[in-house]
Amino acid sequence: MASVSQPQFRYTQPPSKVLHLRNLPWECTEEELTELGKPFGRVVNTKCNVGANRNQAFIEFADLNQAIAMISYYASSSEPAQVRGKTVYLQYSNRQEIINNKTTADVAGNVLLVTIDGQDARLVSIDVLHLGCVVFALLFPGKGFFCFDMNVNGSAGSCQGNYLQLQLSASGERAHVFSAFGFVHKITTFEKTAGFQALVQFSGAETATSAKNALDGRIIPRYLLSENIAPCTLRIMYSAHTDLSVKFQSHRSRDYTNPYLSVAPSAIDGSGQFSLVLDGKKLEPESNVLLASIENMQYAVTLDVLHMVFSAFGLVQKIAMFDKNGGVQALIQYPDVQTAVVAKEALEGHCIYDGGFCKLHISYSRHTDLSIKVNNDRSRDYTIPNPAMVNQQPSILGQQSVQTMSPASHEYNGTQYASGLEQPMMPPQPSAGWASGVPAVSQSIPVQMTNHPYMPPTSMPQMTPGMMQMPGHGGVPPSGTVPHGPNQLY
DNA sequence: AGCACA
Repeated sequence: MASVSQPQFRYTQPPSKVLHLRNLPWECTEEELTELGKPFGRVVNTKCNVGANRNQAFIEFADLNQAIAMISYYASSSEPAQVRGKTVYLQYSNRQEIINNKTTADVAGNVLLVTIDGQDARLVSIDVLHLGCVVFALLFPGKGFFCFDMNVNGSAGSCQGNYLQLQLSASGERAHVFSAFGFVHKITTFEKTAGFQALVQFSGAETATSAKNALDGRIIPRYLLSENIAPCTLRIMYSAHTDLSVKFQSHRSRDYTNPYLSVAPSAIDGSGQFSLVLDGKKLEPESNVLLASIENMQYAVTLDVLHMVFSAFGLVQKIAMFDKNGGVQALIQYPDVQTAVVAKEALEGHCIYDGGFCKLHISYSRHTDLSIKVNNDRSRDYTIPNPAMVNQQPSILGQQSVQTMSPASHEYNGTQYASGLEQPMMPPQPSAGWASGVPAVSQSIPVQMTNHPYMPPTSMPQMTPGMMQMPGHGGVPPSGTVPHGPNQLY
């Protein structure tokens, strides 16, 4: 009796011209499904990203015999069916046709619906979401290409339902304005019965799509989160919204297009100062110059190390190091406030070296333009090309590199990014610390500080070929006097 | 790794 009732998992399904596929990579496209079925017949419809983990799919053939041919072939083949190198499992679907209900989630728009999974999802601040969206929108605008493994954590049964719904708006059509905060226009967060949610708005569908492709399935980098927050995974879909209504700047909602929007009473601190209190942190007056103090400096932090670390967020124009209160401090100048904000948010409280060494404390300086009298081991003006470096560069090479810099590619910098984008089977290495959703990866999220997540276009004219060879740009960490290179923050 | 459309 008991052995008879196993309706779902029979080995033999009744034949159907619709095939059910599982164990697919979540990046699988409908085109890949069509290619997979094409040798056996005419594929008339496909559906991918099916199921809670979006790793299932359907293929519908024109004729039942074609579906049978495919099942039969792989039943006896020594080579399993594969998509992107991953074995996929085939069976007849228990339905006779694919029903494609194109919902808003399938239609590209300027607004994304982002889900954050994780026990502490509701502790993710709006600033982190903003920063993450901004960084990735800028990193790979128009590049929707990543090969990351499907997020496999959080089954339906174990998920507590902490959802975050983000609305993102992208500004692909204003590609020349690559201000760090030009992409994300608005964010609203809210809680529903299911959990914490938010909406993030981009200015256009292109940038929203870039952000979606870049962020979907990723773990929020640890360096963006406060300590002791459990890993949070993003899932992103398109929203039907096109424009958010943000009434106040607050810890729940932001309108980045309107910095003069009144601040919600709940976000104003007692002194009446024009300072937001967000996520328990006071926002100081922002500046393009950061003041970094280094705590517990067990290892020498050199100018080059600082340059490398801070270059991860944009062009560093000038650095000045000095001693104060028995410790080392440094002023780091970026071309614009936005880049400094991103760098500060990402780096504050983190250590350059493992073991709590060289912990960074960052505040905004009142300086806006540092006066570097002399280039030495404690201060440098990177906007002045180093003559020696320039001489090492044949001028022809410099011209080539300028010519190959297409309009579409000048929003990021660094050869590691460029080459990575050209390789379809790029390993699941988070370029800026955004790990794939695979739990094993989340244990250690490398932050490739030698890279440049964001290179403001305003700085591009100052990028000379010689500067590309400057310390910190070449990606070679200082020699091993430390347990781990500074290209990984802790 | 086991059947979609919130």
